Amino acid sequence: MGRPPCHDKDGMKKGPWTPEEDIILVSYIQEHGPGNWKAVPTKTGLMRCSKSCRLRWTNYLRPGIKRGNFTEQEEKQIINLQALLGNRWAAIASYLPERTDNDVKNYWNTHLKKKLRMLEAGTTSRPASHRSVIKGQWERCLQTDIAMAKRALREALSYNTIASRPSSSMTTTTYASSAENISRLLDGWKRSSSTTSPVNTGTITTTISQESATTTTLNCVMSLEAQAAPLLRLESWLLDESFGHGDEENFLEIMTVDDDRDVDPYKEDDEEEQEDEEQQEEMDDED
DNA sequence: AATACCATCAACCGCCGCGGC
DNA sequence: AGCCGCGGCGGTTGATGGTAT
Repeated sequence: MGRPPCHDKDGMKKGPWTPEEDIILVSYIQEHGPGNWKAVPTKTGLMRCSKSCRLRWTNYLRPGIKRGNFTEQEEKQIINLQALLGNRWAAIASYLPERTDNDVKNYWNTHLKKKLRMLEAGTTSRPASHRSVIKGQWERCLQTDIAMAKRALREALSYNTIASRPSSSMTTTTYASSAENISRLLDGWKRSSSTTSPVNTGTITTTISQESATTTTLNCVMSLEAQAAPLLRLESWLLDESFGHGDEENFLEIMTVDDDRDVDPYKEDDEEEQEDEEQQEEMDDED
């Protein structure tokens, strides 16, 4: 037997969240910021486990979440990214800032999987090159790292921009009656505080440490980008609407064109393969 | 109108990685 | 080095609403 589930603890409630619970959670996060989820149930009195609180916040209450139908552009992005990254929903969702990983995963499972299956049934499926799949793994990991570093940088930079603005007044006395409106209510709070800073303190210490983090992140991004020019081309290609699902050859072309640096660990294999092919051709000619 | 079936999505569960001790 | 707890992730479940019969 493994560790018992967190909801097995005495009195822990499970199931759908009520608007009242949402308000309690949002109020707490307004005051303390997201994070330290372990403390949330005890500090708020919510009969929910820390995991449940975090999930509710990240998937539903967090400001900036877009709900409702996915656009065609988003759909294509998900399909392309899923083809490249596999079921790494968090990584895929990082390309769709307004969508949560849970949303992307649900949308994939309920809509896209079915859609693709129908499409595949309707067309003669081209067998994917095994080599290109393996080859893609290294690029996937590196690209995900770059995306995450970029996001971190953007967040750090936006924090600095936000911090320099005069803070707007927070509305803490009025709450929406429905859970759906709560995240909208938080917009004002979001603008006046940081996503990375626990509270809207605005202290010099906080600002300095944020700037330091920004510099570190920037260095990290520059270093990664220097190694991964092909992946940046990949990013623009991914976002290109003209791209069709399963274009492994296009992917490989983009990864190799105009790139003199040997950053591809699989390059040697390719060269060996090419040599083998040339030798084979020579032998054929001799025959 | 009643029932069965299907689709959707919020929430749960278990596992894993990481950091602190 | 090993253990423990926390946070994050992906797979899965189950409640609910919609549609077909």
